[in-house]
Amino acid sequence: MPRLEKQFFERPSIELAGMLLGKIFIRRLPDGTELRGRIVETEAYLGIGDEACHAWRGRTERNSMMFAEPGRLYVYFTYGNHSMLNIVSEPEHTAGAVLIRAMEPLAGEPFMQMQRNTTIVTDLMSGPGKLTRAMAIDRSCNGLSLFEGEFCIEDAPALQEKEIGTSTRIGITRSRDLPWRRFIIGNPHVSRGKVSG
DNA sequence: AGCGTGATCTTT
DNA sequence: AAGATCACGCTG
Repeated sequence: MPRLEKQFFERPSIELAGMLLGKIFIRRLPDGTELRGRIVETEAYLGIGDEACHAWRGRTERNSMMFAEPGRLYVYFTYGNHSMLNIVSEPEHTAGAVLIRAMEPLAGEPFMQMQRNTTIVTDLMSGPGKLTRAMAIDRSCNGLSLFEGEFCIEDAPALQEKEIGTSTRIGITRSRDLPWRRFIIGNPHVSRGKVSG
């Protein structure tokens, strides 16, 4: 399947969060190793009206990438340990992104196992901090494009509505009632968190 | 259920 | 300059 291009990402975060499920996130390492993961869990963040979003009060140095053109990576560091991977959505100058919360490993598992120090496949990328560690993604990747270079997202057949679950987002305190999490129902690589509500 | 860990943002 | 917060993961 072909790589997803800019127009795919230039849409509302909430819509993109659902449409990214099932797509294949790919990183090609300098030595040629290909890391592939099927996206199974996402969350939408929006600059306007979403107090959980970094950009809800406007632009800062950290969140500036959320205002950039769609299809770039927004990667930030938090809790002293973890990098978070987001895909920039919405038109340029409109803040928005989709957090990638979990993936199902499809290629490059040996590298991921070393990064994560485990061989349990459902533990390699079943959380937002886990998957960045598995793919060696950190702040140096902030701003990279999905249309050139080492990262891209490959298309995959659209999921059926009934395969997609919805819930409130995990680990936030503000705007916690917005149902902006999406996941593939029953997929064992979805992070441990709530399954509904 | 508790805590490590450090950048970022807000308040003083 | 100091304090609060944090889109988490691991241990127990």
